[in-house]
Amino acid sequence: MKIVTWNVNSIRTRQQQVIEWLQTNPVDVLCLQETKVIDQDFPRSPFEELGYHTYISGQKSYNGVAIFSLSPMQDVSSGFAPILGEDKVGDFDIQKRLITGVVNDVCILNLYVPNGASVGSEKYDYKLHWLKLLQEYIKIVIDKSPNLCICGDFNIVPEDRDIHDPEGCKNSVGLSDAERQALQEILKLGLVDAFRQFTREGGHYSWWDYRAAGFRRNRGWRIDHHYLSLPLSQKATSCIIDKSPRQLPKPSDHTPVIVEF
DNA sequence: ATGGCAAGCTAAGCTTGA
Repeated sequence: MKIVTWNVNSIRTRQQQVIEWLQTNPVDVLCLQETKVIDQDFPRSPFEELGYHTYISGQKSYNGVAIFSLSPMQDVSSGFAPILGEDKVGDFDIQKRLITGVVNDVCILNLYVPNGASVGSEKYDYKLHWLKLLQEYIKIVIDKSPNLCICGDFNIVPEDRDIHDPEGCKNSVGLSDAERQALQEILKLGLVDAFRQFTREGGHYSWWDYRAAGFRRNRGWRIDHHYLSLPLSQKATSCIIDKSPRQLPKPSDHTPVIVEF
């Protein structure tokens, strides 16, 4: 089974690239982030014609997540509230950043973690609060779902080897101690970075800035991840980053990451 | 040190992204 995470930076702009990628990579599940479209305008039919069931949670202009699955999914829901309750979640489900469902006995959680703007900003505080809610959410679902795959755009560089210039970027959002600590608190619940099961060295990234020829100079960040529960991590056979879509004209700034088990 | 590119919204320039 192959599960892919890909921040497409607008599904309507990237529709043809995603179709062509799926035609050459007929994966079981594709998790998308930054779809940037309300549900009624989401281009579902081209993907349904490829055989995928589509599950979407979008909003106008910003954010938005979707899961495409060859087999129908069960227990699909979006946002924190179905697990944590409205009172605890408050306004944190207004931004569409979480969708989940179960297929082949695997629970898939597709995330678009807030960017955080800059360290110390209001959006940064929002990101840390969002990560706290995520931790509480996962604490509940991991007990019910032995086979859990949490994937998406985390907007966090886990370690210095996951970025081209850790010193030069050390004050950037995505690298702060609080963000990395929040991620580690989540992983302590019993999750493994699938990519690092197979690849130890640095120099592997999933996002490159559009500006300053980031991709050509390989000035990248590894911020798109699959985190697997222990039973699932033991079944994993590979986790690779496919850089080829990033080389196309008018690409997303992120590229797909594929885990197989 | 700063901004650089791209997308959406909406009709020129702002907001967001990481």
